[in-house]
Amino acid sequence: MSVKLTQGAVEALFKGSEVNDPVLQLLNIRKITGDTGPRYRLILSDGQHSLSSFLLATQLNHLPEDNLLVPNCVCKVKRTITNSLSDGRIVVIVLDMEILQSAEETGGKIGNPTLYTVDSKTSTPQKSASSVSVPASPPSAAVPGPSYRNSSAALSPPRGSGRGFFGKSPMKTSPMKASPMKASPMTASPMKASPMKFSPTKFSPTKFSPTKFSPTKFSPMKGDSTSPGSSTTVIPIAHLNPYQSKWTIRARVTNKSSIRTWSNSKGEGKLFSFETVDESGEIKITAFNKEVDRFFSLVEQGKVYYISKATLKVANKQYTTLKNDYEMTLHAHSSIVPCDDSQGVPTLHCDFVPIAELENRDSDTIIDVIGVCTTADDVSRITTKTSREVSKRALNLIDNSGKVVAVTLWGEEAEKFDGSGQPVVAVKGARLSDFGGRSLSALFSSTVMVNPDIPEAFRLRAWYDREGYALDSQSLTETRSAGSGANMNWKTLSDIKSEQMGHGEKAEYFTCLATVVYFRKDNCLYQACPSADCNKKVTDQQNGLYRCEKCNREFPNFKYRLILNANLADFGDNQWVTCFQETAEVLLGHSAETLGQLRDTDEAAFDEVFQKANFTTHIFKNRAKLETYNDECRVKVTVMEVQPVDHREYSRRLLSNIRKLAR
DNA sequence: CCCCCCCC
Repeated sequence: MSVKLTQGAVEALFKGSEVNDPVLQLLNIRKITGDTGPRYRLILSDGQHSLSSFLLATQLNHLPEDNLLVPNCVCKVKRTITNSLSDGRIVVIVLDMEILQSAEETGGKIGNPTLYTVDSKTSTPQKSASSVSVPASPPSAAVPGPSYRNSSAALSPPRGSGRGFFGKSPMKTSPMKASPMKASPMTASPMKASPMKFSPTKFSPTKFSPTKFSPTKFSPMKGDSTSPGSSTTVIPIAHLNPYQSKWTIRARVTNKSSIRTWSNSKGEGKLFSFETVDESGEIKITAFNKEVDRFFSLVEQGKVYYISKATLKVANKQYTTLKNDYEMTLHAHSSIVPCDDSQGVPTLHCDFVPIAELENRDSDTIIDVIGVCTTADDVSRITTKTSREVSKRALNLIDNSGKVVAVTLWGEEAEKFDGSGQPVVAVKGARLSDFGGRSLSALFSSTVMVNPDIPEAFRLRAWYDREGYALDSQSLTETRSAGSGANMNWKTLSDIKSEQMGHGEKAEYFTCLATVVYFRKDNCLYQACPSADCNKKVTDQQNGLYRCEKCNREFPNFKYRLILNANLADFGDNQWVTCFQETAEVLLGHSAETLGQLRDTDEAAFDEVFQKANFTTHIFKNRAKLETYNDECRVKVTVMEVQPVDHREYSRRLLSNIRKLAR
């Protein structure tokens, strides 16, 4: 097998021109011992010319050290930077390469390359095709860019929409009138600014098109330039490397941290960091101490800046999810200048994973998610294992995959989150966890957006308001608290018969949405033993004393207790149920004591209590158990809990029940 | 020069 070398590539690289993934042969490699560790100098050949001015970037040192990069092997050189040293010599640094064919496979030198030579005085490399000359110190923020404020007012849709039924008493009107409300119009701004992280995965730096990275027209200088005549180069973030110092990037701030302080054995100080993105990639930038004072208020989430004269260092992948081998540290001479023209600087790219798909993803992977926030916990404070206090808030997100997932927000993000009106929430860079099955957690590097101005959000909003709200959704996150999907065991009343519920050994618990259509008000109250733990019926001795057989005692008083039989109906069937004290009090809206007094003193008022409670709709949590009574077996249904139903829950159940009936 | 990503 033979490979074809890219003829002419050596000259082109030497001149700093763009060459798309040239294939070159390594003729020789030499280790140089420098003060910052070993470096490798390469002689590469394109079959026509060879050149000894190639220097391997240190992050590729493993290639020769693992004996992969050895003379005669053939490589694809994927990324280079051509530098001229102060003495005029040219160095081509190889930033990324791939070995296509081993030395053995190649079997020797390909072609008859001659050493490429050029008079060094005339061989200044051209600017690379994607580079454009711009002034070194662009003007300061004379014209502010678009404002991206974290305005909390902008986050929430108008009050009063969407949640009208929450926390209110049970519905009294005909449920059919309860139409789903249109919640949260997409008027709100994102929590962080709308322009957001750009994932450079789809971008190959080598295919970077110069036209896309258009020359930047600067607005007139405002005289603050330290060296008006000097020029530097706006380069794509993907081309940044530690071997070149004169550059400017034009990038959007996507994720600005707050100011943090540290104190350890090496000292103490403060810092903040932010992430930036351009069309080619992304990079993290950190400011320490004095630079915090200089840049913290200047750097705003979502805005575009020219950034130059910062230090590049190899990123510690342990601490970053950004797709860049390097990160940037600002120093005393660094420059950050707002750029009014943000054209072409990407605003947002998220690879949203459908919620249902999260089941198939590995834990601890970082994903982007978007969904309608159906419910949000109140914010709470927790103490971490390291005794730090932190705020947290969990949200439930649903998307049109019909699945729900819990997402936890932390700190300030948790505190300022406003879930009113069931907003669309997007989280870029959330970490998938296996807690409760599958759940998500926001990280420091995550971007949380409320009602982001993106098509996905509009689609979800429309989907949810049209049909999603009524979906019989399932959560990937199992929480053991009551009220969450799994232990509800939703049934219709006809299921009680058709599924022979309660016929088994154990009692069966289920939840239904139903309307009271009849109360058996006669004998719903009885006089019970006044002892705290005894509810036994007492006998009126007709002498002012009441006898409890269980306690074997006579009392001068009694307490009223309720055993209320009610007939519940949904559209498919009806069912007699028994409500003891607490559930009957909830249904009737009065205490047993009040009802007892009322019955004894004002029968009309007593009747009215039942009239008012009749035809009310609730969520009933019940227990079904087969009981034998007078040789007759029948299922006895006892109401364990009565809960109010909001319109949304009502619609959801109704739709779910209708679908079930249709099957 | 940081690097905390937490809790059930």
